[in-house]
Amino acid sequence: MPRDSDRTRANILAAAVSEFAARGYAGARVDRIASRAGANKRMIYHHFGGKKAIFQAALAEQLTMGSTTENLVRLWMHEALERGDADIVSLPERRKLAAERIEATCRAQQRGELPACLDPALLTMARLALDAFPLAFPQLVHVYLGNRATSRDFRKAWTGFIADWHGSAPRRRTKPRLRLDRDGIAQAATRPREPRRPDP
Amino acid sequence: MPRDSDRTRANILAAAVSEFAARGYAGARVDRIASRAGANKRMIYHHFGGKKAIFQAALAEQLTMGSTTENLVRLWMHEALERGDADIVSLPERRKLAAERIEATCRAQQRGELPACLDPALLTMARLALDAFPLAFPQLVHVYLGNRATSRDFRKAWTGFIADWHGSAPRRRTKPRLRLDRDGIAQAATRPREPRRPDP
DNA sequence: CCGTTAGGTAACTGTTTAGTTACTTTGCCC
DNA sequence: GGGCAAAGTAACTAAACAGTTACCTAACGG
Repeated sequence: MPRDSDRTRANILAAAVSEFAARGYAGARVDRIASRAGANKRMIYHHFGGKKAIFQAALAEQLTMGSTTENLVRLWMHEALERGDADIVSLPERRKLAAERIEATCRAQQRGELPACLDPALLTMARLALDAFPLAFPQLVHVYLGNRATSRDFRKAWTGFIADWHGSAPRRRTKPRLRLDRDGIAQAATRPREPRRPDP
Repeated sequence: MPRDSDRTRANILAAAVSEFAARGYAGARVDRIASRAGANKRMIYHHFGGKKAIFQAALAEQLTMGSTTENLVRLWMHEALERGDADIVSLPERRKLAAERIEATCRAQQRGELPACLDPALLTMARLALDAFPLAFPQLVHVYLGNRATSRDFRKAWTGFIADWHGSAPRRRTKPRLRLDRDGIAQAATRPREPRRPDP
């Protein structure tokens, strides 16, 4: 068993991600992270400095990921519950990712696949809300759908529903206006008008 | 200060609701619930039996509430994170509430206010997802919208967006089919056909 | 007015947990 | 190969916490 600082660090981080995703900050145990990582607790303090710091590192590592997985949604939930909307971890990277998705929505609107009359940023967020909802609140799916909530059937019905909802909207081929400001934040038409700036 | 068992109990329950909503099960402190309630810790064990039991009671008290408040959404999140979709608290009451809402959606579809071609149960859940999203994930609203996320402006834009989205869908006046099964669960058309049963 | 019951209090206990200390082992450069 | 810094270990500490014990006091029925 050769010593490898980087690997130990990576093991600890991975263990922290699953521990925090599973139990949240307050529920997570530093000892458990250590044993999951096959490392000693002392190493966590050596590499990261403390429970708070490793929580932050675990968030930063996962929150910029692309796909909406259950682990990611759970971390979002813990983030929201424990940190609210202040002091957001990895904000620049996440904004960039969001801007890319909004642009993708925009292109889909231009292709007529999504209703062009809607604000692309809000529309992207709405799709995210619909995607994340069953992962975030499985118990509500059970409450609303009963035995229809069996994962396979439901997943199919839900994606079908989302597609139908989009599909049922009119498809004007108007080119939606989308501007990105300095921070890469989409500035779209629902906002109160501002003096026009030339698009970049 | 006259003694009043019911009032003390109610105080404890209210304090527990806000403590658990604020910090979750693992983060909540029994001592803090007691002092928030102006009561002694011993009384919590007297009236409820333990931390788990009072968490359950707090969930049961709030989860059947009508409106989608921030406190309620936070409790949903803690519920999902800590209990998943197994062993759902107050299931019958919550099913009843859900069924009422689905029926309301159904009536709105009949009035042509919502697209009739969509499964009413899924549509109701989708509206819930959109309503709850900004309360559940305020940090994502910030990531996606930047300074457009200031609460007042956003709230207006978001409700407007939801209305537009619905409004943009076609309004066939087809009567949607809705059946409730024994458990009060909506059985609607997206489900694979079953041999027809007479409606109750 | 007295005794019993239920509401209420404070101090305590055993355990869990974040964080530390003192120590050993490994790799590596000279 | 020896010395040194970094990697790793185990045992410890101080604080926090859920749950308990032993005790007190207001109300109420007789």
